[in-house]
Amino acid sequence: ASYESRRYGCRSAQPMVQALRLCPRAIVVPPRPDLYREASRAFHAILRGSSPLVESAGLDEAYVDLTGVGGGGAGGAVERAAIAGACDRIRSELGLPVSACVAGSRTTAKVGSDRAKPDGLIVVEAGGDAAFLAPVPVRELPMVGPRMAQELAASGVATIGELAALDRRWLQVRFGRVGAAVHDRARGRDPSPVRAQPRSARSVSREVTFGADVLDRDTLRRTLARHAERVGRDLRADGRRARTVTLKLRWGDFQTLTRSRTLERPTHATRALAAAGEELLDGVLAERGRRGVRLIGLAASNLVAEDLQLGFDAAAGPAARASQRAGARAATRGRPGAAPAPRGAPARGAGEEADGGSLPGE
DNA sequence: TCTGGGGTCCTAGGACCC
DNA sequence: TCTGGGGTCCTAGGACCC
Repeated sequence: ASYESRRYGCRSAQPMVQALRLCPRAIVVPPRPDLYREASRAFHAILRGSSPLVESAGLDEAYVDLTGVGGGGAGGAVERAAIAGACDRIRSELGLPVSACVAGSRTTAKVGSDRAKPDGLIVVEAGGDAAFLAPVPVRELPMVGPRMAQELAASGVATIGELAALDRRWLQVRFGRVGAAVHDRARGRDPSPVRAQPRSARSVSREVTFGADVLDRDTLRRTLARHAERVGRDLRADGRRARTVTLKLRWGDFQTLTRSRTLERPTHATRALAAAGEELLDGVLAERGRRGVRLIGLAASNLVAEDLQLGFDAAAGPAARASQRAGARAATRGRPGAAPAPRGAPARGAGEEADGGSLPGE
């Protein structure tokens, strides 16, 4: 939604009917994903001109690590010049508005660039992150969504500064790990590094919302089969196989549920994905009866790389995996006479879990 | 905000194993 | 046989992000 249309209440993710009701004179432009991808490539390329350390955060957003670029000069003048130059190129070469923020942490940079919209540049002086964030409403801090903002408001916390002043343990008890993470970020501390190398996907999925609630089982099956085909194609193109298949359903009343199954052996075959999905669907329909379905989705997760999964053919199934684990443990202990670990043993986790289950980038 | 589609990560309980 | 602790995996759901 353009900034002009937003004045009438149009937003992203809004059904077209509703947008046109709010703004009848709006100009409707058909989406052109190829064009966006091309512009995105050019956008990232320009940023890489200011620093090699560029992390993409989607088609139209990126973090640039400028550490070392400025040489610690006063007021961030060199950093400002580097980013201002990149922004000018984006405007002149791509014809796109762009907003940016130079700051000491990526969280502050994110908050600042949102505040610089639609076409501005904000520079936060070195060491000034916490002071810059303090007056900003908590909802503008990444990781604070509608739910957390509401709970914080109930405790009288409206700004990021007030969040920063809270007791860390209280936040942790109330919100778990996210509580501690937002506390750090509210104070201008953000341990997550800028990663130039994108991590490989953890899951691949397709879903569709029907125009009208669907009761017909065949329609659901066919839709699921189409999802399976696309998910399978993506997996094969990526050289990966999935161990877990998840079905997602949303009923007419918007209530949403998921059902998942972990397969004996990982697959990227359309048929296997579809079969697992159908089985899950049959299970839900048997248990819940006939209800209108508004959305149906299929996801593949627990992904293993193609070249690492060969061993699974010889050693599939829970029992075999357990003995694999035992074998691997024995091998690690170096017990004399212990069976060598099967070839497939390192498959799970090798490369997949390299940076653990921590918060993004921590 | 009557609500798309594609993702990520966390949590919590239960099963199972040592 | 009973009890307990710790670890991992699986499943379901939820918050959040672009």
